[in-house]
Formats: sequence, C-alpha cells, structure tokens
Amino acid sequence: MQNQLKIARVTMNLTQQQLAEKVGVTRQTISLIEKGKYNPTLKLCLSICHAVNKTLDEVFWIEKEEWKNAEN
Amino acid sequence: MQNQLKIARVTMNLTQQQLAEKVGVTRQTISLIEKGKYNPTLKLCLSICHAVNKTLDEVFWIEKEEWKNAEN
DNA sequence: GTATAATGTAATATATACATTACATAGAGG
DNA sequence: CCTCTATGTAATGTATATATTACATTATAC
Repeated sequence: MQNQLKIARVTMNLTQQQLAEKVGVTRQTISLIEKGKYNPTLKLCLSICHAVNKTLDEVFWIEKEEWKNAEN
Repeated sequence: MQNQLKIARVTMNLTQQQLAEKVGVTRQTISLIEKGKYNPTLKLCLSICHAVNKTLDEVFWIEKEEWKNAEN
C-alpha cells in the first residue's frame, strides 16, 4: 500500500528518527509505513500528517482504480 | 475521535449493515467507528471512503486544534 | 400491541499494529 | 580504511482492531 510519506518527511527535512519522536512512535514504525509494509491506524496517520504539515489525502489517499489492484 | 462517517453513510442512503457488506467488515465495526470508539486502520478508512464516495479528509480529517484536545 | 428493521453494545477469540532489542547495510567525511 | 548517521529489517512480546455470537432498545408499520 503505497503512500507519499517519505516525500513529505524529506520535504520537512526530518529524519525517520525525528519524525518518529514528534509522532511518538518508534523509527521502525515510520520505516515500515514508508515502505508500505504496515497498515497504520487512523490516529497514527493523523499524527503523522500534522507532524509533516500535510492532510490525509495528500499523504495517504489512494484512488479507486489503484485501490482495486492494491496488493494490500 | 469523532468523524463524519454517519453523515456520509446516511447521505448515500446506506444502513450500517449495507456499508459493512460493501466494505467487507461487520456491522459492529461500522457502528463503533461512527461512535468514535474505534481507531480504524488506514486500509479500512480507504475502503469506507470509496464506498461512500468521499475522501479521507472529508470523512476522517481532524484539525490540529481539535486534535490536541482529542480524547483519543 | 406485536412484528420488523436499524442500531447500540457486551463477552470472548483471533489477527495484527506497534514496541523493544538488536543487527546489518549504505553513504558521507575524516 | 574507520567512524558516524540514516535506514532496512528480523525476532519476540503486548495492546488493540476486528470477528463472532448474542441480546437490548428504538422507531416504524401493520
């Protein structure tokens, strides 16, 4: 499940470690989310979005078409 | 953690049961999410959004201010 | 006033998000 | 080279999202 987190994070000049601390999770969690290997909770998505100054749609939205073929 | 799911669902003329079936979860899960008692996963949020023809921001976004005081 | 549909919610079980600890790799700079 | 920073990822444990089953409440319609 791909997302725009890495781009958003780098744009904010944050390392995974720094973002993890702002959000209150571990670096591993951030890494796995960026890699599309985790299915994060809404609460965590919202925390991340506020930390990188973006909205849910900007970071996590997936269009219906791509959604259908998503590996999940 | 409040959201706009109930409004979106009723707008689409769907019962909790019908939405649950479209999305592939149980009615209880939909009910609890509407009541703000569950912290759904991103994947489920996306499925729900596609089912009610709305985006993540429209259904699940919470502004920074409200976020700070959220009971979670 | 009793069926029926829609919703709330409780108890228990299972799957999985996330933490913790730890190690490995790649790149930059000395 | 060696060191340090940033990142990937594996193993194991814990918390919690979600399923299952079941019962209660409310409103509508007959």
